Amino acid sequence: MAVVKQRSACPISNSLEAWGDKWSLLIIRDLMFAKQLTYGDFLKAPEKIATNILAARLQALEENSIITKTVHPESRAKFLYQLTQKGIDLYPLMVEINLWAEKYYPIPEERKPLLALIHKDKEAFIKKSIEALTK
Amino acid sequence: MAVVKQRSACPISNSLEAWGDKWSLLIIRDLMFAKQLTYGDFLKAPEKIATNILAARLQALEENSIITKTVHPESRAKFLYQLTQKGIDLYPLMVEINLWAEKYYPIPEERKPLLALIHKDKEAFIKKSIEALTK
DNA sequence: ACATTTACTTGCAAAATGCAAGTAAATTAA
DNA sequence: TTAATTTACTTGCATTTTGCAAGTAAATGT
Repeated sequence: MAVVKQRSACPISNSLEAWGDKWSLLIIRDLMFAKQLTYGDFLKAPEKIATNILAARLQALEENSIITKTVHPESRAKFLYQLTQKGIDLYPLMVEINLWAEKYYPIPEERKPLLALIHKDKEAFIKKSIEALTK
Repeated sequence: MAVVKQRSACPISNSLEAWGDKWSLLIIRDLMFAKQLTYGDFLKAPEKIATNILAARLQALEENSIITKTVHPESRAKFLYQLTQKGIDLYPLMVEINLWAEKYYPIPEERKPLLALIHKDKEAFIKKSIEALTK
């Protein structure tokens, strides 16, 4: 039995151990936008994650039940990464990050329509986005 | 002029550069509970941050305008660390982390009353908590 | 059969974190 | 008034994580 060390019993601390590194939330972000991605898709993100780091983070996220890895239906050479319910449930958190960032950092034009929707009705936006990921 | 490199223009990415390391959110958590803390207070947290790391993170958070450092009114040997408005604005984010963690990890007994308040009326809870930090 | 795509792994350098001990200014105790 | 203590760090070094570049292996395309 592998024993997972935790720094403390604090929910914040435990959460950080699941996704609180330099890359995990960016991987989760990409999956929230795209619903499903291949290894190569993640490498296309503008932050340019290194291939070994990506492999390590994907594995850790899978071990933490935040994403799943399945063979691509159209090719056995590819794998599909998707969010689990646990991963999808990070959506409200991601929305709050966006709202915070909007207040303190410049927002790229192409993200502004999304933020407008959030401001219009946050709960509805989250609900609809989660439904889109679930279906 | 110091140029701050950013990995991308993404709001999530920029946010992570401000507080997306192994310790910053725990420091912010402590300040949300306590409103103001000294260097020594942070060292008492159960996660046992190393002194050099604490100094480095406090400095980075100050540089990112998330916390302030002022001399303690009662002793020039101490400094008070407090959240700025930018730091306080992370409160909704912190609440969402708690709600997510509540769903997937065991929650210590002493945190459960707080979560009950959040469930009762999230917006009211956040508003009141922020007011308490601001006054 | 051979080249290409895809998902990695490997080796090594650089950066961040962790540990233990040390320092310096301010405060308190003798 | 001097010495011990408190407080906030810094320093040196080991360990871990991240980053870069190149390499590998299975599946697919030509």
